[in-house]
Amino acid sequence: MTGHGNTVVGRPRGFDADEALQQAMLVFWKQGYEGASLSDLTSTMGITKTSMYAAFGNKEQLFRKALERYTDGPAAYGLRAMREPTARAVATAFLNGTVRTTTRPECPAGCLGVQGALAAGDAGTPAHDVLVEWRNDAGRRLEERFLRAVADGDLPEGTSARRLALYVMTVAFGLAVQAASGVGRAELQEVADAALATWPPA
Amino acid sequence: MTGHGNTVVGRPRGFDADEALQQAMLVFWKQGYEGASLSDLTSTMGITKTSMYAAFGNKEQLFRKALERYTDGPAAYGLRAMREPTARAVATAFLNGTVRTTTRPECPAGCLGVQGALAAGDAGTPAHDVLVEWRNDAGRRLEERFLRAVADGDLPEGTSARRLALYVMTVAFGLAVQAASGVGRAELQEVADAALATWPPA
DNA sequence: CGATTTCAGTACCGATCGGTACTGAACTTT
DNA sequence: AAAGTTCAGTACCGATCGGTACTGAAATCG
Repeated sequence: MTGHGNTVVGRPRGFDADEALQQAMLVFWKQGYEGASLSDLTSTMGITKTSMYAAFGNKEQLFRKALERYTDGPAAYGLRAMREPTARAVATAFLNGTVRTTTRPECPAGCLGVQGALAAGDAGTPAHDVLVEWRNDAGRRLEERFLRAVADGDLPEGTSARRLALYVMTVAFGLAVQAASGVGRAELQEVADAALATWPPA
Repeated sequence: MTGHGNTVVGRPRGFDADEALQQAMLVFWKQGYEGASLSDLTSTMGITKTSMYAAFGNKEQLFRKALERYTDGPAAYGLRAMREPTARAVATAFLNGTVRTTTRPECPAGCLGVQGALAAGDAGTPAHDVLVEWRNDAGRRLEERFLRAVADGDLPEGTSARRLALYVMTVAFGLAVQAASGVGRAELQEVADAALATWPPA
């Protein structure tokens, strides 16, 4: 593919692959996997179909790369939240981050990990499965964090880390759907606050 | 179209339109609007493309009809919940209904109103807009019910019916996403219970 | 410079998309 | 039975789908 180390032979790429990927992420975010045609993608990325295939492989791999970029970019609040000192702070940071990312004026409303391929036909099945795994992964990480919180005495003994993680993830996904329905940031923040008014919830 | 009153002239329809619509609903539910091709739909409905167009108009109108059927069928728990005597009972019935409908073994996991067209390209925009309105309508009805509960003294004076409705709808949408991710009914019911452990939440 | 390598773009691939004209059979009415 | 009407199916429409072969230019190397 690209050369070995710094010595690259042949004509160098004429576009910024990172910037192109960013644009592709935004298109998938807004239109979903099946709703984003190659024409939509490449015209927004500012490159031709040929260049896209050379740089990213195919549509499905482009989606995977775009999801990685989403995870490291707009959704980075997720991993950051895990490093909060208490379980309550983790949940608060997670939901606050969800509210802000799903309602950024310069980005599509909602969450790519939710609306990218929540339901799909045959052509979208790979993307659908990738996102199911993505969402469940996030829940698993949250569960592990809460498990540690129980061990630390931060959460009451006997607390189900799994149930607590499911609860927080459920609220987060719900916030994402509401954002996609046009509900504004301020109101969603109130919902997030309400969801954490009592902690742990049960 | 069809005849006037009981006297129908010409050859009668050779298939059960209601049953065909039911099948179409299931396909849209599972695959989403854009992910459901006419081939997918008509082959499952057991009729030809011609019959589908004659009976339902086009794909978009078929989707609207399927959504109506969904509202009156699997999602009928929504209107039923509004008739519960107290706000808490309303919220409980609504979330319990959501859990059961999104995890019915004989139906696709999740909620048609959420995953039917959460994100869409140009072709899916009409369906997307219909579902946004569908979701916001449900929230509005819940808000009106809570407003009445405040007037009845069932909810504390000064309670924001709007915020409370947003909260319940958010949890419901989140449950639908979790169901679409494969989370089982029992665990989702625990989440629903946790979300209502303190009422009103804030 | 010349050779080599990779670029980006055009043109095209078969398949499928949503939707429709047309046909002949099936059915109801008179 | 004859006339009238609507059925369901075939075959097809232009457009677009995701993906690829091929071309000529551009950049880096010896």
